[in-house]
Amino acid sequence: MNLKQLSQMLGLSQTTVSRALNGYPEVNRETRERVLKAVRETGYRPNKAAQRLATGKAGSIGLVMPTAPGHPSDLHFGEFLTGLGEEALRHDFHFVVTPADPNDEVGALRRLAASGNVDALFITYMRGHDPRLEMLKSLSIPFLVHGRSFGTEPDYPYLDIDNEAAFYDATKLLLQLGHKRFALLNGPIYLDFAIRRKKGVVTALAERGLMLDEAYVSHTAMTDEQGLFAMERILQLEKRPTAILCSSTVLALGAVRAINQAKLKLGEDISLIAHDDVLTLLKPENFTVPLTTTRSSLRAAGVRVAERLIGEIKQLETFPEQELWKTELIVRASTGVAPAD
Amino acid sequence: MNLKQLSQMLGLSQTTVSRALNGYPEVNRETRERVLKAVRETGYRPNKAAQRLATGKAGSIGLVMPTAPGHPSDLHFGEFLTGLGEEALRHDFHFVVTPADPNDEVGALRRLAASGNVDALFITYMRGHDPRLEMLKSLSIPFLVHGRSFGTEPDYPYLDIDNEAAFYDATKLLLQLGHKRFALLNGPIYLDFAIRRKKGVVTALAERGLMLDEAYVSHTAMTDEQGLFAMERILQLEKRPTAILCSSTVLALGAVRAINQAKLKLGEDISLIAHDDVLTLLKPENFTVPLTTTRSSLRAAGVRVAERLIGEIKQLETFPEQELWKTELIVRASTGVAPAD
DNA sequence: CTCATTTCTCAAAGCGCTTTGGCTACTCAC
DNA sequence: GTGAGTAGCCAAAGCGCTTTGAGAAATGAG
Repeated sequence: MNLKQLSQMLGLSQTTVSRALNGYPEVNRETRERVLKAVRETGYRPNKAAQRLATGKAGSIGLVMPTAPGHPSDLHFGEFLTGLGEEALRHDFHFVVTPADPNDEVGALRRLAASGNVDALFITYMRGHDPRLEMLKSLSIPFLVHGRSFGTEPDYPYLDIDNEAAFYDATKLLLQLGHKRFALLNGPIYLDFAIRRKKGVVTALAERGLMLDEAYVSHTAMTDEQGLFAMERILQLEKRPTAILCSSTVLALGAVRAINQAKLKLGEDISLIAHDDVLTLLKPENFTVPLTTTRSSLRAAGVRVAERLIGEIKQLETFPEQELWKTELIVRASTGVAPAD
Repeated sequence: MNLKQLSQMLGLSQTTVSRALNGYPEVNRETRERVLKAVRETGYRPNKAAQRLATGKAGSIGLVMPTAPGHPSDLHFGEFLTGLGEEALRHDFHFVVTPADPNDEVGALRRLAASGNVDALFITYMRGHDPRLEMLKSLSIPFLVHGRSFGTEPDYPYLDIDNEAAFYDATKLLLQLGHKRFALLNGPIYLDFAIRRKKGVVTALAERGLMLDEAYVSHTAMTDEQGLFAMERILQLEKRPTAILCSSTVLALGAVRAINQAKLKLGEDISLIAHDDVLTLLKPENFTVPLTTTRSSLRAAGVRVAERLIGEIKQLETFPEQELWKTELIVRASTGVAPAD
């Protein structure tokens, strides 16, 4: 069933039916009702591809899902997507998800944009000096960045959390508790948030004349296994750290396991603060020793990203170009006074 | 940059350029190379909406993501999606994801199908007597079901795991170890897999003249919190069960926490078998007491679903209509001989 | 009664692609 | 030298929708 058939059925022109459907004023009330009734009865739905072609609007936002054989599924991605979906649902939008090898995100993005399938793009997993920004700016399609790109002029619309401040504050707290030897379990060093978090730690330590020894830093994928390995390695170093900063509760999950296996008491022998994305599955308060965390909901960020993007497409409102969310520092039992040396 | 401009630039007709691009034989080798070169230089990409309109093919598969404010993000969904993506990547396919309230999946599906945006549909989170099947069958678009629908004639293409056999076998193992009092932490009872798993347990017990007491069964969302609550409740029942079956390692995560809090020893005081979807984050071998599981990779299922769907769209091959995967039963430390009464 | 205005409707163009059917020029066999 | 066959190209139709520009009918003002 298409417009032509429907309009023939009704003895109207395609124009009139189309207008009736899209709420234009110049259609007789009676006619409109007749059309709507027919639509209900026939179950007619306009073909989106044709609509897209005619209007240039698609009602969809595009995003790239990093994936590859062997590439672990990412909890954070799912959480964020749920937030996006929640908001998109309210506006009858959908997503076009292009899977892409993590090393070819620029290409994937270009394909997506040129396909004419999406009204807006959104990117995440930002890197330092991210090459995607240049490309996006050259396109004429609205976009929004989740995160930022260290080393690039911040002249693009973004939504980010203040990673540096979060880890600065966390480090500060540990310093106040008397800790001197720090370790950092971080994400891949090429990712923006990892760079900034490390910076936060380094800055806070520097204020006390301390240095972050690279041997006590790990940069790994954000999985619990990597957290376990990294922590095991660090615990075997000559001078064991007493304070651990962790870029995700997922990493912390592994780290805590290593700590337990080493028969150390969390919050006594060793303190730990993790960043909490408020993942459904991994609540810091549910750890055997509840974790002190810096918190910011990834899902809420998803909702907000969708809100801004959709708002822009529909040209409903203008949003602040750039948002930097503060994180909360929530103290639980995994942090305690530094043990005597 | 569109076809028209490109062809003018080259001094060729749109027909020829289109043919060159799509690998038709009736184009001079030299001409084709000239076209490809121009494409590379200009960055031209065909507009997908137009392609879709002209060919009826979109290079995309549609799926519905259940979501709503407050609806927890689902680890299983992400894992499956990763698998889908992995395969889609190989074929330059993308997904169109429609978020939908879990109670309006039929509507969401209809919208998706009628939109003309997708070549195939795929549904999951199957329910008993699932109303979506009727609708899908009435559509003229290929579809594939992940799971099955209990109570509906299985005359539709599906990929499922043998849930009943999995839980039958698991129960059998526990019976052999001498267990008599069973509990089941299951997913929502309206979901197909929950129905079948329960059936497996009931059948195995019946063979020994045992009954599954409803007080010892819980049907909840698949989150660790629900697992915790359910297990807490069950552990307070007068006659404590000695054997627990768990529909997911996510539920098991909570259940194990409850067991620990009750100071019971897993594998000694109480045995537990969980179903393992091979989630990246939640490896049964990483539990303090490694879990005995029935195993089947959700991600592998995603790969297979994509493979079948894409194969069908491209009409490359025909696949068996229906696949039922066996699960593996992997014994670890969480199962032991039943304690003396 | 006439002319201007408003209300409702329509035919047709256009979005960017694929595909049908046809055309030209060339090759080859007889 | 003729006819068949093939290689390479093109013009135009069509996919299903929106939107422009215009026309017919009804209404109102003078």
